Amino acid sequence: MKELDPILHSQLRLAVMSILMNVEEADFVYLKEQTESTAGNLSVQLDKLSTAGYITVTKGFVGKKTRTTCQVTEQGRKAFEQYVEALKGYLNL
Amino acid sequence: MKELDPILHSQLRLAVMSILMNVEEADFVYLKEQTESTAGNLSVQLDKLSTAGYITVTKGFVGKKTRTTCQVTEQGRKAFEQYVEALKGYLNL
DNA sequence: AGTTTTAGTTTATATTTTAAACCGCTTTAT
DNA sequence: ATAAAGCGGTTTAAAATATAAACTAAAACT
Repeated sequence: MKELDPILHSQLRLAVMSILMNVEEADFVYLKEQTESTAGNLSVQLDKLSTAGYITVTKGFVGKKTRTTCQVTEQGRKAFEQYVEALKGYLNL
Repeated sequence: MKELDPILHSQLRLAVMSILMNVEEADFVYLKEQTESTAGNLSVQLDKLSTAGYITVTKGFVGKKTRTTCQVTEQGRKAFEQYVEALKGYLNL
């Protein structure tokens, strides 16, 4: 049994990665809505994904409002795919 | 995005359930070997699965030695299957 | 008899998760 | 112009989890 990447084995971080895998970028507000998470929790988990090098977080502006957008990195994409493979060993798929 | 059953969303507990889904029963020592976990961690996690009603834990003897065997319950089987379905939504399978 | 091993449990510590409080800025209402 | 309310987050602190270390009790070996 392969070990499951602990950075990805978290409901919220996995949900974020799952979304980012299918879209070229997504902002904080969108991720918050889609994942139905609190802002605090999301903020912390984005940090972890970012620190792990799985996503990049960019802060910009739209008019006067701040906008935080996230993208999955190549490393993150790879890690996600490996996680899925590892998980299959547990789910009997 | 469905929520992932927190009792199952734990590497060790998921590994245990995964094994028990494919076998009618397994003992403590076997689970420990297969999952490569420490006895302490396994003991705690079996307790949680048992408290959740996902497995039954039976203490018996083989000759003079104690033997702790585990079986998945119908409830556990169901929960596992639902967990797998929920997870598919995250993995894009 | 004494030591080691086996089969676990309990307790303590480290890590993670989560929510609550907070901060800076903008918009709206007074 | 000033106060109050909202938006987009971050920081903090509390609760839950995971893990390892220490311990217990019985069996097996020397």
